[in-house]
Amino acid sequence: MATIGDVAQAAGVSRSTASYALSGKRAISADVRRRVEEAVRQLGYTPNAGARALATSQTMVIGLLAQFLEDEFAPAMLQYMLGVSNTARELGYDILLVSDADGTRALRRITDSRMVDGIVLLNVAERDERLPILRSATQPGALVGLPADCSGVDVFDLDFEEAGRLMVDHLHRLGHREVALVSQPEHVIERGGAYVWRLQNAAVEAAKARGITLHTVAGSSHQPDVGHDLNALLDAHPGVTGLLINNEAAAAALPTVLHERGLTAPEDLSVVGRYSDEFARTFSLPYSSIESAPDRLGRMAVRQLVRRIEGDVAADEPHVVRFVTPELVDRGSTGAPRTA
Amino acid sequence: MATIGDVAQAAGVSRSTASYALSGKRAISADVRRRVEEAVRQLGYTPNAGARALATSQTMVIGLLAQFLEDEFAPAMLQYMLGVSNTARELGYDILLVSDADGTRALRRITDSRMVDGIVLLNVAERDERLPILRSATQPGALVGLPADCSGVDVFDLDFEEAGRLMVDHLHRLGHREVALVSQPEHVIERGGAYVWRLQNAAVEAAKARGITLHTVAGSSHQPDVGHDLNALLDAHPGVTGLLINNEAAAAALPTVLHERGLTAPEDLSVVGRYSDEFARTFSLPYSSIESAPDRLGRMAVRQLVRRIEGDVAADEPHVVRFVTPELVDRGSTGAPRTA
DNA sequence: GGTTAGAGTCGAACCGGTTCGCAACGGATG
DNA sequence: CATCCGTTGCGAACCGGTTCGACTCTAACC
Repeated sequence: MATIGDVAQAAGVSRSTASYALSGKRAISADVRRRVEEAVRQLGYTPNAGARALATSQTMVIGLLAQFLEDEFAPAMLQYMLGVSNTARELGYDILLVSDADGTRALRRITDSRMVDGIVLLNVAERDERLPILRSATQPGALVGLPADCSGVDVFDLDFEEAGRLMVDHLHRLGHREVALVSQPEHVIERGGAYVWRLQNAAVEAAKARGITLHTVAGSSHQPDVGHDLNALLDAHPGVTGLLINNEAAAAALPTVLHERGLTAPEDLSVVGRYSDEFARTFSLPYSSIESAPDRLGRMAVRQLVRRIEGDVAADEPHVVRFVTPELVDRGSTGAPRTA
Repeated sequence: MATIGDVAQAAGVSRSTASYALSGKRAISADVRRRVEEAVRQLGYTPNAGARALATSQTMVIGLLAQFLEDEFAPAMLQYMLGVSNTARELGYDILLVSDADGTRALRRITDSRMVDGIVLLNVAERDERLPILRSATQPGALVGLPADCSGVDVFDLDFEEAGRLMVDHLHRLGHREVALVSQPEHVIERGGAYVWRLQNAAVEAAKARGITLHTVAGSSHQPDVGHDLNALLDAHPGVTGLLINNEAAAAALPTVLHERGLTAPEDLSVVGRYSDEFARTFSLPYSSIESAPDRLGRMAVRQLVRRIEGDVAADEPHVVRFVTPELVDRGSTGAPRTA
């Protein structure tokens, strides 16, 4: 492979001149610049990433830590990853993908060895073990998901409280008085998936304020268990006229369950989910849903991260905690309750 | 951050001695080794990846090129990615994820700049534009998917011909005489997704040899279109007693379609798919299927790639083209045809 | 007792970029 | 004509590792 020395020689200038001609950081005569560029083309020169990283202490790589946990619905994760990856590329960065089960060790490895200029953490838990390590790293970090302690990092998440209220209010306004919320399995909550109870608590509050009955159940994250959970729920509470689904697997399983029970939405049952539009299209889910906007969150996280990396933001500028306002995408699965 | 110079100074030795003490590439007295290791611990030293890459011309990073194409079922891709990522990590490599729409430019960028020691290409097309670039790169490459020209790279894929025969034979043996095969959309084939017609052609041949009727149709890769495709198929060929599904989206849509038509498998219709067990569990698909083994293919590709990177294989050792023998996972969705 | 082998350490060079300080040059200015 | 300044290019140092050759010292061998 050609080095910048080869380019310099071919252009008849020194290495430093060649470097300046390419970076434009000092004035270079038009003639020399042309000769250097010609040499680059001739030799097919591409800078060596390692050497450049060593000299500039910038790798132009962002670390992406994605956890694929046992009881989580993997396809949902993919969309966050793509949002991050595509945005990073637009801004000139590559992605180092870390899917290690042991996220803490992996995080320490890639930050200490300076393989990356910054870190994006996905699927952040209430008390995430990776967070202390990220704070002690010299690279900035951006999170998708809300931890208990947001200090030292930029945080982006859906406003799950508002989502919970929105779901309840929507059905209340249509006249529903007894509804049920299907959440994630206990495991997810115990592990620290705070978003589950953030939505749930807000929904419970809103239901109380509106004076309507809200049953909450944990749904499995896997088929076919989650189908059984849904059936059990409908058996136990025959008075329920509305369903709130904060669980991708449950949403994916619902069409079959309803069909088997001979129910249709919104005639027999109103349904509101919480998942992305992309998800809805992939699985052809006909339910109105709160848009979870994974690509948008990934994009916001990377944008802010790159601002910090490139010093566009003062080092002492406070870190942001930004919530995306949930929006209800109407797919016609809600209506007035069936009059008993 | 501490450098190896700091470590050497703290241990009272030269930089080279510190380096040898850590790498073990030369004999070092037990005393010195202990002092160096102590200094490493004390200072929290981690080698700088860029510097090491520059010195050794090894980055310990593998480039993973995944294409997310418009009319493809994204969740299926995720499993290949995880197979590759996890295996790479086990072997000490990190993954540079490239999801660029423009795979050719991205590939050139990461190989020329020596960011990676090797490349894994997913979703390889019959005439893949990325291949010439990969061949001209100095790093070795491994493919998941079979191109027309396999020279210069190691290739791993499911034996789709055998899969096609297996599906047909299985139903033939049970007594079926009129079956239908649902493939991918035209786009996928035109773009070069060779595996679609590899399976299809073999199925057609096998059907002819067995003297049974085989209808082939292209199914959409998105909901709800693919549901319509399935319904149209069943309407057009009421005599069909068996269904072969080489299309993830179609498989995911089938339970609903069958339910709506009041059909059950295997009583009314025998069904054989082609997807991974993980996929079946995620979507609770109750159909017997040819295991597509994405994690296994990813694993094989990385294993061989690392062997080449590390020179465990002679440079002139011929490249391999290895097919995974398809296996039918029996989920009880096939049986003797309904006697008309 | 001299030679030799091997163990253990160091200094210096190298990987391929970037960047700082300096100097040569030419034109404008007083 | 001397001075000053901006433009343009060069040489050298540096980033943080690895590795080669040479040197010293000790133990073993003939």
